[in-house]
Amino acid sequence: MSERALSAARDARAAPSGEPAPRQGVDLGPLPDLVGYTLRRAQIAFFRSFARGFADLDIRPTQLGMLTLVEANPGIKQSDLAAALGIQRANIVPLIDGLAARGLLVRAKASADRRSHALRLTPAGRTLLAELKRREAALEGRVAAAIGNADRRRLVKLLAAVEEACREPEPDPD
Amino acid sequence: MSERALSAARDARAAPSGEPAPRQGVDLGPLPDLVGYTLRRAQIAFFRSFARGFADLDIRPTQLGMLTLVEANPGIKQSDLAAALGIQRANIVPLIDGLAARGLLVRAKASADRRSHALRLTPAGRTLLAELKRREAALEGRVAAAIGNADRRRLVKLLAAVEEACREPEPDPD
DNA sequence: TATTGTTATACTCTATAACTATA
DNA sequence: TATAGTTATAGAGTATAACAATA
Repeated sequence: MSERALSAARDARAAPSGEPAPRQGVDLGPLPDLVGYTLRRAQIAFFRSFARGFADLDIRPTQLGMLTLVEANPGIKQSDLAAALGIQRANIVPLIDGLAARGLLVRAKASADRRSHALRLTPAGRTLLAELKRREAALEGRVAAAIGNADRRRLVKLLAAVEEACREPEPDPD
Repeated sequence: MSERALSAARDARAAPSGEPAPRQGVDLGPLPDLVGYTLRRAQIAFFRSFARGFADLDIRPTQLGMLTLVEANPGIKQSDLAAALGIQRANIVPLIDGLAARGLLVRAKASADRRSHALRLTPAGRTLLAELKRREAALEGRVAAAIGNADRRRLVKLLAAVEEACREPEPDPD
């Protein structure tokens, strides 16, 4: 990471990216040194950046995740897709409805288990996903330009380790 | 960061921390290598960890941020508090109502500008905040135990740089 | 005119319970 | 009996518009 990027980030503590106008002179106290605070701030900023970059396509991060997983796992069940993304299976129904209504994926019926739906991308879904991946790569590139690609990869690994460390302890069934 | 923590994080890719039961055999494709994905996963896991650790006190991350900033900036205006935390000034009203109803802070009226409210912690607010800080330190310690404190600090700096890199470009007023 | 706090409203995300059809 | 999909609903969080009091 460049010293410039670090110092810019440091100086910007009191100037949040939120819609309310930035303020000066507010002492953030211990917050800027906490993972809990910086994690939230970075996520909000990144997702706003995502929203700006994908506004014309009307695609949200979760929808990109859904399309990516259906491509990587053709025929995946709704409940497995939901579990892999950390979404309740009840909440993924309208999300799939929306993508299906736009002709991006289909609920196929060819399955041994007639309770489940096999999800597959349509050609339109594959075409859109290719463009989505280009734009996502541009976002990642923006991060890489700020901190360097080596630190970008390091950041990804640290974040995965944080997720693992924060995982809820299993109920431990006897 | 220890190799053990890294490899645990890697192996856990298909076992998300979300409430839906973890699944095996789902290919996450390129997602685990993206800042956008790991950032979201880490944030969700961290905040669930926060919720577990603070459930008995009925305190959420935003409320901890509010109390921390009021302590660091006694007499701060509602709108400045909102801006510093990236909250709309309309949305912070019921949040302050809640903390005031619990006797943790007060809307003082001693101000030159009679439109604004000067926020201050009550003794009860200061007492609770001390306990909140102890618990937050424990959460940070959990992260530090997983990746080492040097990498924890490095992570904080990387996240601040990511926030800065993703900041919305100013409208550039001529 | 502009700002502060406020109300109202709407939209998204998330969580839970319960139903149906299948297994 | 258990599971997959679905519906309904409730709770947060977030965004915008508009208003009264004050500057």
